[in-house]
Amino acid sequence: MVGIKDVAKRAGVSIGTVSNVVNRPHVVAVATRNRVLSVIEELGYVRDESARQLRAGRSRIMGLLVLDLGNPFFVDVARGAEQAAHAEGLNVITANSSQRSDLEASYLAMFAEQRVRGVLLSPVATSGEALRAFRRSGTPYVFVDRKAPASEASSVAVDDIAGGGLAARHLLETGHRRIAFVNGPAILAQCRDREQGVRAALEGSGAELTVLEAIGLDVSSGRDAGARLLGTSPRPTAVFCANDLLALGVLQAMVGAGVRIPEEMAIVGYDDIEFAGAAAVPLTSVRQPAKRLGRTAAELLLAETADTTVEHQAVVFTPELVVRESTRVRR
Amino acid sequence: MVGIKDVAKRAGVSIGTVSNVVNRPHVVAVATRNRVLSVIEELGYVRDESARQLRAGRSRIMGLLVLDLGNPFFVDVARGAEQAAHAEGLNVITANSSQRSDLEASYLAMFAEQRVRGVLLSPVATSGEALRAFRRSGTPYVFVDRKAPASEASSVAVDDIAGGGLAARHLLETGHRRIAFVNGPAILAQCRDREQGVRAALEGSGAELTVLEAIGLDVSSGRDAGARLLGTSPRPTAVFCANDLLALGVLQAMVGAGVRIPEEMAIVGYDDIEFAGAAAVPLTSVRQPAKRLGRTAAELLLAETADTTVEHQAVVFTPELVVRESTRVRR
DNA sequence: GGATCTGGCTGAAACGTTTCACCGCGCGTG
DNA sequence: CACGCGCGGTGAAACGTTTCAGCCAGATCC
Repeated sequence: MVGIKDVAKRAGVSIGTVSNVVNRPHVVAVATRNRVLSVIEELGYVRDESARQLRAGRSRIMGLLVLDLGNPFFVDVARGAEQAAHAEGLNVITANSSQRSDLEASYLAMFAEQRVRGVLLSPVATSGEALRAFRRSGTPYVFVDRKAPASEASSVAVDDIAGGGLAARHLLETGHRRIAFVNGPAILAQCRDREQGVRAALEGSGAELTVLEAIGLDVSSGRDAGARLLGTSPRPTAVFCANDLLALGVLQAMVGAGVRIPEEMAIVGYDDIEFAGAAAVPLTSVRQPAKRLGRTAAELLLAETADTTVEHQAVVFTPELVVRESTRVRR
Repeated sequence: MVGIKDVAKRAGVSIGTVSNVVNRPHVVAVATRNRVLSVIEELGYVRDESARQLRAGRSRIMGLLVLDLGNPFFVDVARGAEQAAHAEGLNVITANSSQRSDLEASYLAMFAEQRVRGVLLSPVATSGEALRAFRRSGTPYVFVDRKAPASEASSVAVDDIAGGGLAARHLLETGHRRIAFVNGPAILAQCRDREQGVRAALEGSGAELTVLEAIGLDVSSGRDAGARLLGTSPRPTAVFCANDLLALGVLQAMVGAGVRIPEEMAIVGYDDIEFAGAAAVPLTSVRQPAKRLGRTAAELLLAETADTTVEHQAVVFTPELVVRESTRVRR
């Protein structure tokens, strides 16, 4: 593999000069510069980032660890983060924990060992061995889609309690009194908060709440939950799901069983992913500003790594209800 | 930042011994080992991968560059690749070119500078400056979802010509004679091949083909194309889309305009993403073995990096038609 | 014409690992 | 008892950069 030394030798200059050509072209005479550049081209020299980084002590990479890349919500978060990072000349590398603590630990360790500039993190749980070890490594990080005390780190989140309330109140207002909530794994704070919001909104309304916990937060878990829901009696007249993937799964189960939506069963999802509007019955959903979440988190991280005296912030966005056919009252 | 030296000093051993504790624990006496391990824990030492890599000359990371992470097809490809990589103790970092050549170039340069073990690549175009520069860097790579001559590199792809033919023949068989094809950007080989497959299948059938090129390969481009389709006269009775995202967009446009699917307009998509079956009208689609694609590509890459004498291979999978409501003939 | 400045370049140190030749020591063996 | 051997450990070189003090030659100034 060709290194800076080979270039220097062939161009008849010192390695310091080659380094200057690459990093501070203006300090080297134009003739020399061109000669070196043509040798670089000729030899196909690519500088070794690990050596560069070893010397510099910092990398030009930002890590992003998300819960589930199969959820378009996180893809939008990633897009936002990339946008902000590119504006500062950093690259983003995305890792997908698939909600598995072992993968999460493995990727966090990788980020720490790579000495990335910082990490955007949507963790499975805020406690736990992996995260504690990561904290000790001193790598800067910002939570995404997860609240955190400002004493620990910055965070960018959406108010999930409010979001749960939004959905529940909408169902109350459209006349439902037997409501199901299909939640994801309780280990996720997002899920707990959404449930809390639902409970608070239903408190004293006289409505009856059934909570089902799905195995995962994906379409197939939603199908399972939908099947279970079909078996309950008396059957609820409306179901709110902790995210749109679950809701799409529930919807599929209902349509498959010939249940009419929304007449026999109203459905509300969460995230308002692009597919929600294209569903069998377009889904009412709680919209989160995903791209903005990613962008803001990346900006916060960049600000903190540029100036360590910056104080941690907890940014909370407000979700918004998007009403579509799946809960529309028909006459 | 705490380094191996600090650990060595505190534990009263040489740095060589600390390195052995970390990398070859069995060669150091158990008492010493435990002492060193507890110091590592106490100081929160994390080894610096860039130094390690500089010394070793190779990294433990595999790069994956996909055309569009917003397409669940590529998320599945990523899952397959990660599975194979993890089995060999490698981590995968995913980058998303969003079909933009500039981002593609930037990420390829990043991978080369990082000296990753190898790259899985679904390029915007197989010619072009970025790719040429990348080739010169000598980083091993394998094409994913793209055929390539074995003389250049290994590749894992699905037969897109066959896939296009599958869809077109299905439409012919269900009685359609005015067929539209909504294609993506012609710069993508996948798009060109699918169109070619369609044309070949329709050749001599007497069916009339209208081709529309969408701006992108996403849902909103599909909505645009759908709107254009509604304006054509005589209106086709069936439309085949170059991928499911486009098809979902077209479907939305049709449903919005009150066009009945499949009676007034049959729709076929491509990829068979999970959302296809959950759509307003479940979509007929051409299924590709996405996860297998990723896994196979990663395995090929690993084999080549382990033993450079291995010859390049071009693996081609065969797509499969999944028929659903959107083309089902109703009586 | 000597002092000072400046542009362009060089050479070497430093970054944090891994690896490898080597060393001292206690033990079994002939 | 001398010898060889294996165990546990050390010290230094090497990886490919960046950076910085310093050097040289020519221009500028008084």
